[in-house]
Amino acid sequence: MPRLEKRLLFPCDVRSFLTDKWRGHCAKDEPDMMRTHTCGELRVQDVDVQVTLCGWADRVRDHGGVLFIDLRDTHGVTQVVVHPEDTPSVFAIGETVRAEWVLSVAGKVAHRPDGTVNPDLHTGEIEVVAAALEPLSKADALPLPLDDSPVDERLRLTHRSLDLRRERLQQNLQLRARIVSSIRQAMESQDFTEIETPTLIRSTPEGARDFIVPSRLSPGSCYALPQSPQIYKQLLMVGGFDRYYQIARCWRDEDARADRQLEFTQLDLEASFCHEEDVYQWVEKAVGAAFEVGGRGAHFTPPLPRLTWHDAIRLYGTDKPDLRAGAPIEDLSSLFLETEFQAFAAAAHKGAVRGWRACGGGSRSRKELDLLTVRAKELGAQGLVWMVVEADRKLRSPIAKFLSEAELAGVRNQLHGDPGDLLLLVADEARVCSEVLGALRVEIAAPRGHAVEDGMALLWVTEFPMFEPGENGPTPLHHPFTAPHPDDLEKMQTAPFEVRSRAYDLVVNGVELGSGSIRIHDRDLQERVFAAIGMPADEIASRFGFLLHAFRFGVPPHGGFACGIDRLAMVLADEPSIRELIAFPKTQSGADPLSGAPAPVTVQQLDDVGLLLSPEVRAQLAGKTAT
RNA sequence: GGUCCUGUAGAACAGCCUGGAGUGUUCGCCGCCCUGUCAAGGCGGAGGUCGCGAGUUCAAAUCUCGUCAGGACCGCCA
Repeated sequence: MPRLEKRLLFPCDVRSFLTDKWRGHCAKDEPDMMRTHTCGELRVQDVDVQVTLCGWADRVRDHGGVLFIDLRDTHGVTQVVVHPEDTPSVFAIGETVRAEWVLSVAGKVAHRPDGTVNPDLHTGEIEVVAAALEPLSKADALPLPLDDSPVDERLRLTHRSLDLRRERLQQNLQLRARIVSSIRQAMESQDFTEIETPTLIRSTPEGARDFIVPSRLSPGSCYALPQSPQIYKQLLMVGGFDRYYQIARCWRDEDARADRQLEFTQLDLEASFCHEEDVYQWVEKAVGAAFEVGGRGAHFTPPLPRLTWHDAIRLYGTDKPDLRAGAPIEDLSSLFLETEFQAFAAAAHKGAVRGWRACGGGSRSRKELDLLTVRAKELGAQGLVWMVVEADRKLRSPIAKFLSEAELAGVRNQLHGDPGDLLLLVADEARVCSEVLGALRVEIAAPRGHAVEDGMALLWVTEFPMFEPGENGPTPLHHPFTAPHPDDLEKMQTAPFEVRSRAYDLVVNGVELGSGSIRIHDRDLQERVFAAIGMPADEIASRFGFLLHAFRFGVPPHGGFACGIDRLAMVLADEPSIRELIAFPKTQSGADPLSGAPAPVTVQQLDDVGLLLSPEVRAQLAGKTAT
């Protein structure tokens, strides 16, 4: 099977890095080969070679006396030229060719005449003089353009196979493939073992809504699709595989966003006998490899900076700060303990006064500044104070007259305000101050995104709180198997919201790339966590019994991480949505316009699994089909 | 569940605020011409349920209400 062997030798993206290896190895003498070359590889040294190319008619330029067809495949574009005087029958066929017909072209590679070289094309120095031309498949007029012009997203998804031909998705999906490949290599090189886990699992309601799959063999019972391989990877640790990883598909039945789909892909990993530092290193190696193939290796300099969750909230007002968006937030409370300005004095004692400097933001008009105040109120602040640093370093502000010279100077100095800067102050509860200023910080920086064009700001956010307030008391912020910080154990019952956990997030440019934690391997500690969240024994048993059962027979200390592949690829491709990195994504409402999913199933299918639609749903469905 | 934006020819838009005949732009499509283009060029032509449904009005793409779809965000996303 010589052809199979070749495919294994040269399995991937010829255009990016295998062109030279491919050239010369490809057996042009094989009589049954459909093509001798791709549309992206012919060069000057191939002149006079007889070739056969296959591809789509990217553009046809008919000059009457000479005809050009740009033949395109995933590897590139090659110009085919047809001369009516030399090959009248070929020209007759060529004149009928329309955009996106699939063609087979045989001919000889030739230098382009002087002055007609196209430097924008890798193959721009040559052309193929057609001696034979066969349409393999014709095409209707296209419902959407294939250039880079904007197209309605619904239309793109409806005709996704055409959309996929566009340069943007060709590049993005090639990039994604290289990212995944590099991650696999990085994980293998660190002795991680790739192991698959099931996708039909028991529903363990926790966090997001589960997708459920009714069972035919157990009518009335359902599987769930995993929100992550969490429990199984911990079982693998108990099972003695001390370094596991997987490129895992996960499902969460929640509303979609630009960076969230119903189904998504994670690099999932777990390891035994490790601390946080080990996990950081492994993940940094994998993500670093992805940055390398994404052409952003220069922006990835491990070890990545760390910020505790507490500091992230205080300095940036969010647990996923964008370090590119300018200065951190400063606490100004101590300046205003004795101030005459009552709004600040009260906040300084009961809450906080905090400020942020928008570098060069002082050129805003009064109207724009007022809009910022409106926005701050939308975000939950009681108000917003703005100050513009004038050329003489004086502060222009509606409340300047209420503050002393010393207080104004203190604000300017602590925020490092220079002439032309805009200073924003919020007086409120400390958390509100930081959240509002943090949101404004990102929004103000966003329009100037070009200033940070190629910037990539990665960091670890560490020491997340163990619990957050929930409807029924403390709720795990991460999941109930996350280990608490050893210094905070005694607060577990007395002050649960002050307990730090050993959970960590990886953040890049304000996007949460992934999260993980060191897990609990001690049964007593696990019981104390369940007690803290008030989960009764029977519920623990029904939800997590099979994990806890396994934990009775020797559990290695372990921890892990999961990193969103779609988001990682989105950031590296500099795209605004993960839909641009997924071949067949779904809409915001979870529909696939291409296939029509989700769709009703037949009564027979429902009957097989023992389900019956409610009268309301049946009426709705009947109404839909009637209209 | 909520807030906001969008929906006009095959595509992308303008027109809407201030109601007056489906008006316009660019691309594509079809035909003819054209020997070196590469976003080819020139001339001509076809193509419309203004998302859908009500309402107001002598008159609705335009105003009002509802509804559907797509998108951004909030809620949600351990």
